[in-house]
Amino acid sequence: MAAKPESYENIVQTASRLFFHQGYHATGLNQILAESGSPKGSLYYYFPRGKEELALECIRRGNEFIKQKLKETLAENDDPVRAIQEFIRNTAEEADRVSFNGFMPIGFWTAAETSCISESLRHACVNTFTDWQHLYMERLQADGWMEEKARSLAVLIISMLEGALILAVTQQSSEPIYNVVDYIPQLIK
Amino acid sequence: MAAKPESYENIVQTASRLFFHQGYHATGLNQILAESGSPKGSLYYYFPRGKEELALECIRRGNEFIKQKLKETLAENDDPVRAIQEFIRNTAEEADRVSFNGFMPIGFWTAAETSCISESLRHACVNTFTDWQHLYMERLQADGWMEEKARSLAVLIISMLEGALILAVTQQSSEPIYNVVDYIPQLIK
DNA sequence: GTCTATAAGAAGATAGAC
DNA sequence: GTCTATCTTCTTATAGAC
Repeated sequence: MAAKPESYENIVQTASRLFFHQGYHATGLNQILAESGSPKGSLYYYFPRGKEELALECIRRGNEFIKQKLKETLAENDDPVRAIQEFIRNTAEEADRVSFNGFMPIGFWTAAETSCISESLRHACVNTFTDWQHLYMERLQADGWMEEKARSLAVLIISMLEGALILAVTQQSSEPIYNVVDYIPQLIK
Repeated sequence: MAAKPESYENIVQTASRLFFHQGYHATGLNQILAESGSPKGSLYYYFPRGKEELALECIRRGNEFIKQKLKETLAENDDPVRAIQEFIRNTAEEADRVSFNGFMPIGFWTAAETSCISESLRHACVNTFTDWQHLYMERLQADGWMEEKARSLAVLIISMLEGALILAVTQQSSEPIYNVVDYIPQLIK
């Protein structure tokens, strides 16, 4: 795959930041173009089918980014409990670092928002959650957990983190995220 | 307080259903008026400050509705574990009943979506979460849990349920919600 | 490939008749 | 109090110059 031009990168990165922060519908193409400094023609040159195609690429990118982070963190630690705690703690630190105001490489509540609008966006979000689930499952199974138990733990961890992110963004405090960290040992044992 | 006219009720109920299902930004006033069968003049007569004022009333109503349900369910059961499980199970059943497609008296991901747009909407959502938290806390403290432990458990339960709702709506399956039910006993002990 | 100008429609909001 | 017609602005999307 050839390297994409700079304007392509600018558009995708700006769009990702805005979509994942404000939501899909709250983000207009004009805002994306204004903040990325790109003209409208470029967007429709790279994404002929418009906003939805751009959002699909943002979801795909966001998913790859998180998968990479999650994979690394889960591999770095011998103890799966500590590994998972580490990932969630990193998420909280990132949220604080950007003051809940930048690209939060985490929240796919875009998922819920777009799921009743577009089937293709919904499907992309389902794939994202499934990918994360498999990473948690692999790590837990490698530590001796049975497949079905690993699956339900993985789903629970993702639920807790996504829900805590909602609370965190709403309350403008990372406390709910750290609260999840505290309960991981009690769940995975 | 005098009883509100029928058109007022129609508007608020239709708006609630659409806001909580599709999201704030994805729901246009025209859609609300078309589906409620009301003219635009009525909306601005009852809500002179427009969409945001209407959304505030919907959040207030939704909060009252959930608080009532939660209070009842928590009071009905001697065992707090079973009481909380019952409430979450009811939520899953309601989601299935409306096929993730009607008024889901639960998800305040509107919270995250609107928090970066309007301070007054964000504040209303914070109040909502705080109210729920206090109901869980009271029930847990009545059963002998210390205040701080009850608080963190309450925040965790809300996080789990909200996150599970995101997964459920995205995957169009209530399984993530029932998954939360399974882990309540392990957490509250 | 890059950029501008503009179209076509929907958004939220308002004025004013009845 | 109820309803309609209209305004402005912003949305996504396109056409076409360079």
